[in-house]
Amino acid sequence: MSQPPAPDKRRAILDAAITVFARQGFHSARVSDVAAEAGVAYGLVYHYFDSKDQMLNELFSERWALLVEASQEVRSSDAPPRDKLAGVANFIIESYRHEPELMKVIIVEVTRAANSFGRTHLPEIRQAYDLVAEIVSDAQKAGEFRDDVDPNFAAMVFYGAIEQLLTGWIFESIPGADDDYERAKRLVIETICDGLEPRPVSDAVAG
Amino acid sequence: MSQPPAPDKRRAILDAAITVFARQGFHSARVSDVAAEAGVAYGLVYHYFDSKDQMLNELFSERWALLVEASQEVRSSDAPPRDKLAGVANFIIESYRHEPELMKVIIVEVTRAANSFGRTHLPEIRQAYDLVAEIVSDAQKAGEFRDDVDPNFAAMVFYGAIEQLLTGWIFESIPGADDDYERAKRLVIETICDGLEPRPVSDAVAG
DNA sequence: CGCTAGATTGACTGGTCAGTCAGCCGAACC
DNA sequence: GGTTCGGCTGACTGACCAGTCAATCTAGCG
Repeated sequence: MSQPPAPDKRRAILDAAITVFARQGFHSARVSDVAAEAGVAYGLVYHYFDSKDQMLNELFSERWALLVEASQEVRSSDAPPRDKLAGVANFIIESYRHEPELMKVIIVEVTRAANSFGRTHLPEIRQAYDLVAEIVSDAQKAGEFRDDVDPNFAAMVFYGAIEQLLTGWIFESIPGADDDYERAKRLVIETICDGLEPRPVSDAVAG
Repeated sequence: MSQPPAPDKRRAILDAAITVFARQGFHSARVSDVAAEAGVAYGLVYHYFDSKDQMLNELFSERWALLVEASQEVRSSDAPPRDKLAGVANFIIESYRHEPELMKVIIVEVTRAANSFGRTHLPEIRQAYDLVAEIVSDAQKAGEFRDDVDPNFAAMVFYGAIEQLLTGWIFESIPGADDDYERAKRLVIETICDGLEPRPVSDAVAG
């Protein structure tokens, strides 16, 4: 079944962890479940990892780094700000489409779990938020976005919207057919960007 | 300090639970912590509540019902849709300003905890989302919002944005001075509504 | 006072896992 | 064939904590 060279059980355990954490949630997933899913003895998990937590940490950091990297690239491109934000939204949503289990774990167990793992990874998470804030800030300086909006607040709104959409798909609260993803991308970009673009329109609306 | 009538230890325990859950998070809060915070014997908690979970359930349901009620009132008012959404956003954000600990618990432990308590309370949570979706849908039928956007998606974006803002305040990632709250309200309404309003503007932007 | 019922107490139990560890297996090398 | 060493095994331990329960206290009542 497997060749002599390197069965790479470590990777198998990590993959099993994705499946199990996605299925049962990190908290109610036992280490023995992960071992069973990987077809490996209980103790081997501790040969490769220091703790149950470390597995999740590694899954998260590995993937989140890609997001940060992609965001950095997007930011330093010379596309218009709307397209930059679209690029970030696109990356996140496509990540989910290609690896829904991993993204489920990351969103549900880390990003949205502000009390447990979210705390631990706050600096990394913040890094991604900050990049969006910087994209907004850049656009403001160039006069392409209105400048009476705090970029950090805009970033929160942006990420909050996307995360909620992902959560909706993860728990099947909203339909997730192919064109739903595309429509969702457009919706986020249009709503957020239209609100951020300079407004020649009236200013006195609210009471 | 207290009169003979009814010391209402039950309420004291519930209030203590808010404090403790907000401080330590539900998971790492021990029932003994709640009892100690309430100045009450361990066993008494189980005289008034069936389980640790029940306390959180009760805290959530009690408060969430108010949100649903307020949303219903807003929806059936005859204000313009933008003001309706502003009403809902206002209610949530003011709830946080007045009872930050309780709202922290509700957001962090229930609303964002899609795997644990979020699951249990999904119907209630959904009820609130649906009301926003209906506000959007009503506006679409009246021609006040563009109708090529799924109201459920719009509701997710709306709630996601607000929830993220609250989370930012809860964990002090974004500033929470008095005028920050007001600015945040405006930002959410402006971004979301501008994106939802009928657009005489061009349609061909994306690639 | 004697009795009942509800409030209150806190020591104790039972179940659950994360993490440990003593040792086995097989490949490579002498 | 012996020795070494990393990968690998899984039974076991120790800590933790939700929930139980038998006992005590207090108030009202006849």
